[in-house]
Amino acid sequence: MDCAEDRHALAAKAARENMPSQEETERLAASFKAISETARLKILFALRQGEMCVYHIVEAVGGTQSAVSHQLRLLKAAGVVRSRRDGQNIVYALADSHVVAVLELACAHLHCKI
Amino acid sequence: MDCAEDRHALAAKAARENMPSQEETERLAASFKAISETARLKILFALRQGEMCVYHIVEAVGGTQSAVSHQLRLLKAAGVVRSRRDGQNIVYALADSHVVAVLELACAHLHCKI
DNA sequence: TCAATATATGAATACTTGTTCATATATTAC
DNA sequence: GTAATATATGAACAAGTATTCATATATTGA
Repeated sequence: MDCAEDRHALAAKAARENMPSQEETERLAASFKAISETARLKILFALRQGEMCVYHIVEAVGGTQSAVSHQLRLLKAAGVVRSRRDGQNIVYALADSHVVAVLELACAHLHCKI
Repeated sequence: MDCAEDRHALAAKAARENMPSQEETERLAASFKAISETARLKILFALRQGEMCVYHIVEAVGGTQSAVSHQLRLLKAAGVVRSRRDGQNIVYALADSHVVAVLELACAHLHCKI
């Protein structure tokens, strides 16, 4: 296995030198993993309409309360959504504007309208 | 399970009405899944330095030729990278500027520098 | 304090995905 | 053509993840 292109060799060297730390790479991977399942993406699309409690999220995306609750836990652990208690309910919202921006960029990439 | 907030009910209704199609949601999920593993993220960071053949990608990110090749296949299937043959080598590059933009947004979200 | 209700969680199972090993394909040089 | 080389791929196994079911926790209203 070999390749004579000096440009590639230089790029590979630069890549090794500028590679993000293992820890940063893992956090990044975890964030993308959190939003890489259709069930969780649907929750994010739902929350784009505004904050909602679990009951209404279930109404919006379908599925069981337990499944949605597990999905919300993963999204929250990844820092993609945040939550606050309001009486008996827990209200969820997108964590920040980066989340929507990433979704919209990805949609642009796929030429799909959302 | 219930909730009296009219705002949530309206948001849920809007969410159901504006939910992207199943097919679009699945393509989006597949794209994020492709970039949600540290090994594949490293390949993307490497290719940010410029296009490279498989040999140099292996040099840049480590791992076996077979593993990297499988990872490249997934990235390509997801439309994240593109490839062209150059003699005996196959040269890979990031598919378009959206890819880097998504990476940079996600890094901003995590407050990490790349 | 007690009952009712909204949400969360642990454990088990089923499913998905990654890696490895062996081998196949495609290109070049002879 | 044949040998050598770069890359790709199929199958098998290992590792990780999602969903379900049963149950726990936390809040409210009586």
